Amino acid sequence: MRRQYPFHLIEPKWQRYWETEAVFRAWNPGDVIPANHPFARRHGLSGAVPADRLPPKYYILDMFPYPSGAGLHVGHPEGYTATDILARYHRALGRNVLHPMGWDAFGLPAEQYAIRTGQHPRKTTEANITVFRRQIKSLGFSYDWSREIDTTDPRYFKWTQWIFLKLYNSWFNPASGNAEPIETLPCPAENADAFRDSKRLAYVSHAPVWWCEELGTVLANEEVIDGKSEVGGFPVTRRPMRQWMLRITAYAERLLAGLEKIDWSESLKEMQRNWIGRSEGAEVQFSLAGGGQAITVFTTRPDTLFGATYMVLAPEHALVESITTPEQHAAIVAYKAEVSRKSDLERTELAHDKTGVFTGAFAINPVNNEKIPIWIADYVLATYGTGAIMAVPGHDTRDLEFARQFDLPVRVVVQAPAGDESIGFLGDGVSADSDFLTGLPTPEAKKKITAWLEEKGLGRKTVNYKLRDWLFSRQRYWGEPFPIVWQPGPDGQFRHQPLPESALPLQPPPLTDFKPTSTGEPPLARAVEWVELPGGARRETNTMPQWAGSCWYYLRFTDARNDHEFCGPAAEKYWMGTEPSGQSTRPGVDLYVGGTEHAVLHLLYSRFWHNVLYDLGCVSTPEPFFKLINQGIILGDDGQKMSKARGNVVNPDDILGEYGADAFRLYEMFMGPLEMVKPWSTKGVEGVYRFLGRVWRLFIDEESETKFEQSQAAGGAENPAALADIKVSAVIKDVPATPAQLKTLHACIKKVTEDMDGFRFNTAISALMIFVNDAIAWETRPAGVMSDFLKLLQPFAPHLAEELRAKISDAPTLAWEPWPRFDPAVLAEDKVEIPVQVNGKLRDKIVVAAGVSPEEIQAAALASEKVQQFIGGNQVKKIVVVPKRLVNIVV
RNA sequence: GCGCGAGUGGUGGAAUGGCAGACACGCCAGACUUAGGAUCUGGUCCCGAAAGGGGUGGAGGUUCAAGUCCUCUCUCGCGCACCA
Repeated sequence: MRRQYPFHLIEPKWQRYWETEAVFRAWNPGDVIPANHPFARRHGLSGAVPADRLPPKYYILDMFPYPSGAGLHVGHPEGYTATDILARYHRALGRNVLHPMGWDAFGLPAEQYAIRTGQHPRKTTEANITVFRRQIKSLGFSYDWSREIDTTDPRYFKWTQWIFLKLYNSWFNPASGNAEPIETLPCPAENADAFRDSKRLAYVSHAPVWWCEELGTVLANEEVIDGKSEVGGFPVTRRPMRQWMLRITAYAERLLAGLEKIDWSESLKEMQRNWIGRSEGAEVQFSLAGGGQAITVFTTRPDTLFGATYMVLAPEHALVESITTPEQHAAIVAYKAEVSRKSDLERTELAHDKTGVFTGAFAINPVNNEKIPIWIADYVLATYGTGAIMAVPGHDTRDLEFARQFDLPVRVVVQAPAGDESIGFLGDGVSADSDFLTGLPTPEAKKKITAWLEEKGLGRKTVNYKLRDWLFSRQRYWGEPFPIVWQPGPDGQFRHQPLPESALPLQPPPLTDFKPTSTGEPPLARAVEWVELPGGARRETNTMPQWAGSCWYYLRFTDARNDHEFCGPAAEKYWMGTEPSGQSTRPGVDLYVGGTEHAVLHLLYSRFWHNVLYDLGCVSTPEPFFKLINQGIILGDDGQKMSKARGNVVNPDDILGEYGADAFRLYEMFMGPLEMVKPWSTKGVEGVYRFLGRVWRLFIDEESETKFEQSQAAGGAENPAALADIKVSAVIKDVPATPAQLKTLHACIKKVTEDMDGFRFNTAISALMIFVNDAIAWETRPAGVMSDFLKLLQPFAPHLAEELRAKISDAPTLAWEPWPRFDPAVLAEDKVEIPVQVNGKLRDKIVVAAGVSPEEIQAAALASEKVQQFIGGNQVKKIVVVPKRLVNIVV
């Protein structure tokens, strides 16, 4: 296809200019700002400027990518374009904009590639970053590249390790509800060390964890989906291992409460709430019929206690062994073996048929002293609540299924509202057959029974969470090593000890074989010289998970080159705190854009770390991300998810080569609302590309362009300098605009500005198109109007806007020029057209002077012949006049 | 099963409760052209020659007025899912 305009010369030209002039550099308080920087000229500031004299900040952040070997995907630039448009818009509004980019580069694919090829992950990672950087730069985003970060850079992960030490050296004080330095923890005289270790926010656990054989590592709960690894979809099994955990459960309440203060979509907040999974209920103790240790259950429906007809323990429950009777012993052992053989996947897939075995033991229901049988069944999870339940088959679907399977008694103890079937009724009703609860509505019954249990010492009100502590270690090479050594004690036991801050960064050892060892130890164990320290101490050989680096990268961006601190307090306060000028009420990152895939992983982990850092006085706000938008994914042109197998993957490089970056950016925004899932259409790219061609022709003298093209074709090699030979069209003149032209311009300013504030980029672009469709018919195009149009176009199609602006003006760059202001007076119409309806149906349109009274509008409407025709002989019952809007005549 | 979100032309999508279909794709016709996969002009929800009528997944309701608000229902997408 014939090129609409020489984007292939224009785009690299401006990208080079922006880069060499550091046009998009964001200035920290105290930075020395050169007087010739466009920021300095715009704001009349230069030299070292303190925070209170800098303009209001705007921190707009993308979720930084994992630089995979596949290169950039069309999904990446969707969010990046949206943030870039807003970054440019806010610069034009006069804000100091922080808009950074970096690489979340620790990760499994690089390591697996290394295992297959022997290529060091550092090398593949660097190669991938190079590709990503080139691709992202070719889109003309206004990032401040001086703040580029890479999570695998020792200058970066030094501080990831430093934050780990902060966690390690802290405990959560339930009294204050805050993390505090471990020194403040009151310890018993004996076993003080062990006590402290049991309270740290980073601690060692020996519990069963998800192990993925195929990946050769353990995974966090959040990384396991339907019994398979989130990465690769490999089966996982449960196995007890020594692992590092982070005490995120201590923050469950704070993480829930914090959601109320931030501007995220309701669905995203809901996902986090579901993951945290708070439920209020009661713990109830059931004593054993034959004596022995009582069994505690958790229930959200203590009001149904009279309906408990049996009890179920998880097969893994600690008491199973001791309560099982000799007769049942063999069956129990067999069942436990069967359950442990099943992967989690099988357990969920076979969820329909309930299985279980009677232990032979009985418990006493504390409210009525009934003997109820104790079973074990895998529908009760060891990891939730107390791992034991009281079964109320009358009012719980699962218990009912189980009771029917094994012919256990079912008792109705909640009367459903009239009409509903009572057996299996799950909602709130009125207690029945429940002694002192009978007749009480469910909420009251809950209160009464809980109080009764507390009084008798048989139970208490509790809150349970689905959220588990965060499994924080991985058996990988390509991750941050833990700044921990294991020291042998006098008893021969090894004890963990933190490295001093001065020992950071702790670099991973050089290796050539990245597989786990034959004994199942992590790959780092292969580096014997690195692991074994003088005096018999050994380094921790696990590494941190990929999430570690992304938990705090937004903080590093505020002060990315600081060698002394993870980020300087002044920078952190300026960019993340409430502004000193008081002009922003948005704590943290003003706007964060990224995909939903991180809804419960990165976004929950980050909030957790940030809360801890806040408690420890390292950051000035408790929540990191004030506003968050999830961009919708882009499907293939067949409406299916893009995948290599379907062959519907669109490569951004191809689109860029054929239509240019501006067209690509514009198309991604024109497709539809940012949050929506939408299919790709290369035809659609052609549409916006044609639009950019029309913009070009709005400004350019055709004859000079034809000559330019001929010389380019003749000259063989294409010469960017020749762009100067393209002349401005003669119809662009330095003349005052007509009222109609001003109206077109201001309608465009109004719409684009409003849409920017509402993140409606698709309709903003259509407003730009409307301007162009109109302006193309103008015989004279006033330079001032055309220049303002370019300022509106600049955030969307910056290269073309800069090039055209440079042709009609001497100003060096558009990037820092003030956003055009909309003047309502210009748009004021002296006449308005008003639709007239009869009985809600459009019948005519009348034109009246603006500002006339409703009575006059009504008279004009009734004067219409067409309207009279539809009224006919009927009596007019009512006339609704909405000034400037519409008239409705009811007959 | 539970929780979110969405259903509007052939397509992507527009519409503070106030003219449904902006803008664009596609298609049709025309102009300019040696040519057109360039550009420009006009047309394009459905039925109807027109007048007019119908129309935002479906059924009700509120209102002078409903794509928009309420109730029920269907379909699709996403998330969670034996969480007691």
